[in-house]
Amino acid sequence: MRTIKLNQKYSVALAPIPPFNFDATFHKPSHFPSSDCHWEKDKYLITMLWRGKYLGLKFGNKGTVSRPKVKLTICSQKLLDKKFIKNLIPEIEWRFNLQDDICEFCKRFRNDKILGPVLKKWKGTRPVAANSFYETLIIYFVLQNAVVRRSVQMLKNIFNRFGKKVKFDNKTLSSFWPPKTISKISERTLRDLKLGYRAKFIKRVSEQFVKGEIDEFKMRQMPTEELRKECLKIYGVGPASLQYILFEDFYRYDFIETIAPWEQKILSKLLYNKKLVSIEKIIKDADKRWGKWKNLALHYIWEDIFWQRRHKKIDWLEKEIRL
DNA sequence: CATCAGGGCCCTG
DNA sequence: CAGGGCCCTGAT
Repeated sequence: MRTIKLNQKYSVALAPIPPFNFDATFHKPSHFPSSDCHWEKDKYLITMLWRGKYLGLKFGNKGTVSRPKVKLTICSQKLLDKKFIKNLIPEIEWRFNLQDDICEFCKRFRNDKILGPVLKKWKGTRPVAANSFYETLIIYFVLQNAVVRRSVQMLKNIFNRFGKKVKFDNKTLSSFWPPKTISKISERTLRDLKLGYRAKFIKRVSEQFVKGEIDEFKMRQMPTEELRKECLKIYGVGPASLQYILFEDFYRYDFIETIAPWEQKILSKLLYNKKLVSIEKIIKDADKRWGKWKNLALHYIWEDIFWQRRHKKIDWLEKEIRL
């Protein structure tokens, strides 16, 4: 496969609403690694397919948590016109949740017994919908009923078959494909990529996007309950995927209807130092403590333990992560 | 070696 | 609303 070289560059300074934690916003240590992005301290790269153009985004940290500044470099094959860029920037700001104001959250729980210490480290962190809704759905599908290695394998297989390789900032990364590519592929072919029963989901969803039946821009504006119903209509999306979608793609910080089994075990340990606390209790307690911020609060606690895992071995945690 | 649940979801009855 | 089937893999 030919690598697309993205040699044209356009740079712009972005100003996230403080507080803003660069590294913990762009990089989520709990996520499995994906070849479409790359993170190192103060720097983040990701590929993007926008209006038919293959792009490489490079973000550099040029500020602090309280005075954030981000340098964005958009890399492309050909020179981009003004209109294209003018359209693209707000989309990037949405995807990386730069204009969200979480000041109240960070202030209100400064002295919270559980959140306080975590906020000290990670204040200014937000969830990010780094990929388009279509792309995120693909990721959630490969997460279903699979251990990490298998999810990674499935994603790699589809990237290799349908994605392109793009090179920018001296790195070669994978890029997603337009939905049209897969809508025309037979389910058999997809199954050969070891996608299993998910092949049907991926095909159906690709077709829906091609027909314009799913409009993520409209969905962003919907009240949560309407959005919830809209998501559940999507073939292959049930309660588990919905949970991720509403938080990570649409930033609904108070939405918790379910907790995945392995997450339940980890949260039981972290919040109660117990083996298994019922999902209902975890949700109820989180609601009482953090109210409309409850899911964001859990996100902080969750990612914090995975940051810790990077430099020290946590035996009980290793057992719960199904590699 | 076989059997089975699982970081779900769909479909049927 | 309950339960079977599905791609696979690791646990028993």
